[in-house]
Amino acid sequence: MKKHLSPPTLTNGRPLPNNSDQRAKRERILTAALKLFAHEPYQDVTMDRVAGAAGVAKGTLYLYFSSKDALYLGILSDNLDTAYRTYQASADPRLPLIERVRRAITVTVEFYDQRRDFLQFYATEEPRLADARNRIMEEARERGSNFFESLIQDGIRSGVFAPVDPRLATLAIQGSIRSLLLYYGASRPVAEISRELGDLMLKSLGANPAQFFKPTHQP
Amino acid sequence: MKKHLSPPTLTNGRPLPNNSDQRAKRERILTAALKLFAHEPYQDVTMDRVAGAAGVAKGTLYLYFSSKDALYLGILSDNLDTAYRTYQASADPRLPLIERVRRAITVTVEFYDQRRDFLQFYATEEPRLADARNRIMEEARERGSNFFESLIQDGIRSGVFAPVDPRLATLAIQGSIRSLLLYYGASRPVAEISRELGDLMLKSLGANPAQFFKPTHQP
Amino acid sequence: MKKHLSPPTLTNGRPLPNNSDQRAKRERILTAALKLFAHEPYQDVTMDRVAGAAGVAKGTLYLYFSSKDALYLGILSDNLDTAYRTYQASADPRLPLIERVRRAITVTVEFYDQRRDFLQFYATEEPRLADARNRIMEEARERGSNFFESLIQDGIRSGVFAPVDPRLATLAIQGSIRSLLLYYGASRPVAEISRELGDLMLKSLGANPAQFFKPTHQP
Amino acid sequence: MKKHLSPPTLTNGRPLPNNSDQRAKRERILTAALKLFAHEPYQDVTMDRVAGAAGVAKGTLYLYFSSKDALYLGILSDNLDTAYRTYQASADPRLPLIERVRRAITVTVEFYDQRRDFLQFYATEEPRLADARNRIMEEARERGSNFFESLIQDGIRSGVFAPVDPRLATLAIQGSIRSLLLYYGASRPVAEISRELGDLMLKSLGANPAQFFKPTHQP
DNA sequence: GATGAATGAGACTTCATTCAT
DNA sequence: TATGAATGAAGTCTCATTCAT
Repeated sequence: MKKHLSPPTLTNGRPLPNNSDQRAKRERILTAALKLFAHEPYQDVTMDRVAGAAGVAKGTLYLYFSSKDALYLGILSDNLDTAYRTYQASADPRLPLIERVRRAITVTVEFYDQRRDFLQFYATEEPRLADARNRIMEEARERGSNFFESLIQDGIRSGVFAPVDPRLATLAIQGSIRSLLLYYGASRPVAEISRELGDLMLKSLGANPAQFFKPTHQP
Repeated sequence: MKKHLSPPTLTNGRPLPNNSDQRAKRERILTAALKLFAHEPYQDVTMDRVAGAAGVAKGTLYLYFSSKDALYLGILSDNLDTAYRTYQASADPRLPLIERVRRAITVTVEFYDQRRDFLQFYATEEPRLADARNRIMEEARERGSNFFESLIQDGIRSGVFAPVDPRLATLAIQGSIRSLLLYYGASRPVAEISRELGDLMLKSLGANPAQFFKPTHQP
Repeated sequence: MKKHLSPPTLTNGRPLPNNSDQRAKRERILTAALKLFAHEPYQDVTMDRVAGAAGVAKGTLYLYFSSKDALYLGILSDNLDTAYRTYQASADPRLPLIERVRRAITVTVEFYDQRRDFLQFYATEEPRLADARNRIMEEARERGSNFFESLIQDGIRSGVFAPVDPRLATLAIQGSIRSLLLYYGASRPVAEISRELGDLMLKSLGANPAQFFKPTHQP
Repeated sequence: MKKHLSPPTLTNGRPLPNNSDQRAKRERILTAALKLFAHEPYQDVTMDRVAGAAGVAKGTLYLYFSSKDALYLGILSDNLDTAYRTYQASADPRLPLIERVRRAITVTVEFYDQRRDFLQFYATEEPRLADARNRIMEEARERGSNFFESLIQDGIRSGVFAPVDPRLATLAIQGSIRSLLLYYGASRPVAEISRELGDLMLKSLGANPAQFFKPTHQP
């Protein structure tokens, strides 16, 4: 989507400095593959079908990814990198802690809500993975967890939150987000769900209701 | 035709001829298969290896399960049935609601903690499944959710809990449990984690701390 | 069919002198198997289904036939023996040659018309056969051919038939019978077809029409 | 997308790039498979052996035929098409009817005599076939039968043949041809057999001997 | 003798990967 | 660089046959 904005050089007819051309093709493959992997078991997604969906020949896939596994892995790490950059961009140390936790929740929910395919993809392949995949996932999880965990630790230290186990609270928040995204359905707007989940989680952290009920609803 | 007349002696002399034998063998196969499926992708678990692990010939697998998928499904439904029966057995309507919620959390955590293989198995294959699997999973999820949801609804009605979205709260609880079981690690005993998660969730539900902080956390 | 008439001892409950009991069971298996083999490719007829259709256990089949092939062969030789005995019984050296040829045709047509299952069975497995089957078939074919051939030779010698190649004429007659039985359909009664085929063939043998047109229609 | 723009050079430089290559390979597979199927039961002909005999890898077979059955079917329809085209080419409406019937017999005999493998193949799998095969065979049979049948009908109408049942006569001719080809053996040259069979059949049709006895048998 | 659960060889078919063009 | 025909390893499943009961 945004991809088309960064490499505008793509659309002119010349044999582009192929660096950009290639990047675009790589993206096309990844996107097509993600769409397939998101909704079908790994073994049902054949390289033939990926090639077809991406509009390239089968052999071409191997110019960009050394194997089916590498392609799968490429989807994973690409998207997790994006996720991480999104987190980073959203973090604002100048905001009050409560607000920063709430925002972290919102950003996470929004990120995956806007990437439903990747959400499905990610949600399924969590544990049971080959080594390489596992490393990527663990790392990403740690990065994400650390993000929340340090916020909570800071909150506890500064007395904004009750003295809970920060790791436990983090996992509870992340697990809640996952469940809601996957199973809540469309009966309420995602923004609303996200906000109410924030309320719930902040309450569980013992944050003073007065401190956060108001700011939530008014600018 | 005559068969039914001549061999009634067949079902007599033996302790419980094949019925019991067969049930035991079915279990053996399911257990062996679960152990494999829990830690490897579906496609890496071959029927040969399942047979080997179960100590039967490959053909025998097909006497008990019509296909690899059916075997996979058998694991799923068997264990989910057990899960449901466990829930049912643990429910005690005479207890106060707060206690019942806490107990539901504890029972869930314990159930899966004692069945780590099935936890892995279950945690991985959630979305992205063929129709039959999906139906089983959805159903199980609904049963579990309804269990929590009605407790929370009762709590809200009776004023024990704050007026939260019960479905949202339920998914938060279930998602939290899942995350903790899968990622918390062994740094703290499961019982402890389970109790602290109960505290957190009850707090998020707005339950009066006095009612539950003492029995749990008393310094 | 007639089988139930010869071993009437079968129907009393006692553990019969098993010779008769066994023969009956063997027949039951052969009949059931023929019905299956007649309408499906060899590989689609499983021993399980034969057992089911015959009303015996799979293991029992192996008490009567040493293998699937042996069962198949049993059908073949059993029926071909019957065919041969039928020929023999029908032959009457006192009749005029023309009548004997005509009768041989009629008997052949009737025999297979009354055994449509075996007709299908026999019609399909002719060439492409394993050694054992081939031997049986060749032998039967020779026996049948010789029967016709010697009639024709006699006819030629006695001047009733034109000097044709007897082997060629025989094969033509047999091939014609086969074709008619398999493909003519039910638009005309078999007896009629059989008679008209006789006319045709006798004509081709150069038999004087006057000699045979009359006897056909009147006793 | 771009594919269709960039590689037009692909279809240029080569002599007839894969289209011709592929047709040849398809033929090679069909020929090799026919040779096997002609002399062995379906289940004894493995795809492995077909591949070996055709000099291609097993997977390649499936690029040309979607299944073993489809391969089998391919042999059938390919050859039957050729047979039909051969008939068509041989028909000459300007010849006298007697000559046309004789020629039809000769052409049929020659066609199969020159394709002994296909003769065996075809002769065996007549009835007892799956739906698709059956349809092909029925159709071919009808086409062939119609060919003979209309000749005979014309002959009857014009008084050249006696008033026989044309369908019956046709089946007799076809069945005779089949029998002779399969069982006559090599004791006489095929052309001779074919001619004598023509005499026989024409006589059976009541054709005036004077019209055909001379050119054929004249001492 | 009769049974039918168990066996395991072997078949068909798929599909990731390669490589000549 | 891109293609897609060819490859062949490997998997699921079937089924004739055996044998303990």
